[in-house]
Amino acid sequence: MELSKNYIPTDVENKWYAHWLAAGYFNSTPDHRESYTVVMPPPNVTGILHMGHCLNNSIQDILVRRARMMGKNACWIPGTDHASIATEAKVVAMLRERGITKSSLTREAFLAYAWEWKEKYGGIILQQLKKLGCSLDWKRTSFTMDPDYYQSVIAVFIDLHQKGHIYRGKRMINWDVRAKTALSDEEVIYKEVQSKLFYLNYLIELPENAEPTFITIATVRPETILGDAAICVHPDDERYKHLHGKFAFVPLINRKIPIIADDYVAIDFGTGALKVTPAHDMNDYVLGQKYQLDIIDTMNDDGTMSEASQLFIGIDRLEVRKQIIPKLEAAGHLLKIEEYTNQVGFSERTDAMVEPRLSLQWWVSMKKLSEPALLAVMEDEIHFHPAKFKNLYRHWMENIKDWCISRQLWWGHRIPAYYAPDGRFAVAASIEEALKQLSTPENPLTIIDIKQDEDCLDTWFSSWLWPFEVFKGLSQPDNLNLNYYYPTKTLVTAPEIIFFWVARMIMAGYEYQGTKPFSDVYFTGIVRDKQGKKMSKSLGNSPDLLGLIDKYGADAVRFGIMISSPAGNDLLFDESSLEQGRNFNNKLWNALKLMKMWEARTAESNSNLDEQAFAINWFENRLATVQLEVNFLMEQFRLSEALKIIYSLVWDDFCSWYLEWIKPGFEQPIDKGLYKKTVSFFEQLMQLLHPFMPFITEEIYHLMNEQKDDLCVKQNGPITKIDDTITASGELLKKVISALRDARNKNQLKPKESIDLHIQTSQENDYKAIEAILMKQVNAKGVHYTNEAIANS
RNA sequence: GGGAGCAUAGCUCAGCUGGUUUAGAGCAUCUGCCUUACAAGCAGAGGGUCCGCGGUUCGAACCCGUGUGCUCCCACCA
Repeated sequence: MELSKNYIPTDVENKWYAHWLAAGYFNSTPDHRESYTVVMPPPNVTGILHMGHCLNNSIQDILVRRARMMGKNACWIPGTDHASIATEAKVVAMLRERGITKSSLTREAFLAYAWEWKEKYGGIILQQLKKLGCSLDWKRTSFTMDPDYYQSVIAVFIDLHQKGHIYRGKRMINWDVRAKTALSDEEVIYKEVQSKLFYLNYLIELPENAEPTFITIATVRPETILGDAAICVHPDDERYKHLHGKFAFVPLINRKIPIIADDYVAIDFGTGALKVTPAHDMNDYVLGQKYQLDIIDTMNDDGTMSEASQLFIGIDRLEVRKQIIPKLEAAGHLLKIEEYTNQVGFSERTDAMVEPRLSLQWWVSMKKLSEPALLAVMEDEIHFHPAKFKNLYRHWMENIKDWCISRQLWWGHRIPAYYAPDGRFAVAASIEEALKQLSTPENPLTIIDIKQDEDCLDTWFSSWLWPFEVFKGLSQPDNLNLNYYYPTKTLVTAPEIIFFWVARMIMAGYEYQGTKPFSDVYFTGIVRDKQGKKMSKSLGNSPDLLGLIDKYGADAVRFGIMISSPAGNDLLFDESSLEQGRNFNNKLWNALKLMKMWEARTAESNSNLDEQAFAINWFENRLATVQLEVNFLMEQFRLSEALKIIYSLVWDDFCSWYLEWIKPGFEQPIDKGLYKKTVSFFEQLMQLLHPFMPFITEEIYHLMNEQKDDLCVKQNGPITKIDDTITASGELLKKVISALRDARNKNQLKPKESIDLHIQTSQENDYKAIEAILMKQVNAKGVHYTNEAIANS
């Protein structure tokens, strides 16, 4: 059989992935073995494969394949997340292109479009993962809105409500006026913007006939004055002491508001006087609660001014900000305008300027739930890798805030709350049940009278159940799969979602299964480009991953991304590392070609048996040493380092040194025993490398020898005991051999003459290896070495 | 404003408990080679104030203090 000059990955990869699927290697069923379960962080159904997924899933595949080769029952679960906000935004955009507005549709009609969209585009990313070689158990593919999953989410809501952890409350939230939805704090991005600070005069209420006097406040949001409920000054501020308890008038609408004193106000900022707008500012709301101020909500859910604002009704608040200034100026209220740089929140999803807004939302009280989850990590029941994230986690968990779980969206799990016409509500699994709770003999109701809450649940309120719900942990409690595969072993995810997701999964695990959801969490870095910028679609610096796989091969992509990916550190992606991966593929390919040449001419015996025994012994030890090191590194999730030493073992020790050493003279036969031994080394190398580069290793493994089993599921044999007399690394031997070659090239080396070689080594045992080289290369009679590490022949 | 982390070759990083390290690797660079597995290769070379300063120690890239620079997380001042 003729082997191509260079390794060509595409066909090989397609062939083997199809073969593995057909053989069912990735499917798992509970048995007597130890399980190794990994649940894939479900990508958004809308997603396509990018570098982050590639890194993340390569790591998981490496862990899973390795576990499988160690004889464990490996189970890796794929799936997707319905991603309510992101998906709904895409569907709305798709409808807009067709000239349909969401508001013109009924909820049912909109959801029909959304499902249609999901069936068509959702899950593209799962197909792309196959290209990467991911050994996922496809039969177990889950979706956070599968019927059973959906019911479990609803059941959790009802359960937490019954336990008193879920409550309904008017709270200040971040409001996205474009998506008309509440955002969690984490979904708000603060940006520095150039704003204007307006100084406005408020008339103070004085006895009749007195000279009018004013108090000046500073604001960047002049439109909110229409919702002012008070003016606040610092109690110790001498300038305003005479005004405590007095009243002032809101400009333009002349509403009378009190002047209050509270030490929240900074004396040295602006004028030292603060206008208090409880409905539209987080801190003002707190002040409002404290002093029982009126709450005047001047904004509609789309960002336009409401009836309560009295003026500018129906106009967008940003437009009002412009329009109100001339009016204030005309009325003599504008003192001055200053340029001002401040931080303003924007919606992560729609980039709309976020408005703090008072709203009736559903909340989860987190204090109780977080306690076992904090302990689990602090007491190393769950291990974080790298451990530095423990501190971050503790800090957040100790200061945890309640979780706003309602979203004003249709795509998602609809909140199971039902309202009676009089405003009473019931939380129930069905409208019939709600009716039972709400209907009383004094107040009989029918189904038509009650209405379900229009809102959906936060996406994370479903994905926090992921590790057990993929095994139907709640919908079919105590089932065989759950009991066998749960708790899962390792979660691989990005540190960005440690609070969104990781912390909450831990809470849900303890709350609903009584155990941790996983034993180890491996945090990957963030993928950045060469300049260190985070890769993202919006920046346009994310390379086309499928294109890269086509160009270099999946193995090379996996190699490239893993070799530059130290645990917990960000990864600076550079295409040159993919080239390195491709070159490595080719090196392996050429080693195979060499073996194939030898295979054609093996012979029974050879005179240099001692030397061969030494070479074999030496490489056996190198191999075993590296195998042990790899075990050690993998246990600590130092995958990048493990790959590096395997790379070096293959290239430097096996190819550059061992193969050169045993290489027979030109067109000479190779000893049969030596050849067999070498094949076995090569196979072991393929096995060691397989989790990292599954395709080429499988291909070589089969081309080298007729194999009954596939490498993909071949179990690692026990590591042979290391003979501690020979440990010299290929690097050292290379130095020796190159010194010899150098001497020979310069014709310095002649029989019976001596040469000085200055080789330094820390291992006395290395001298034995050096001695052997010298015996072979120069037929030295013996080697003399001293403590000063000078070898003489 | 509160917290965490980082700083070692041009780049990305190892260097674990202070001592065999005259500080290493990969990539990049330069030089010479198309030598019968491999130019996607081989052989070699150059490249460092281990961020600055001070301290502990027989001995510091490593421990302590301090300064500087960078990154991230949290909060966010009208």
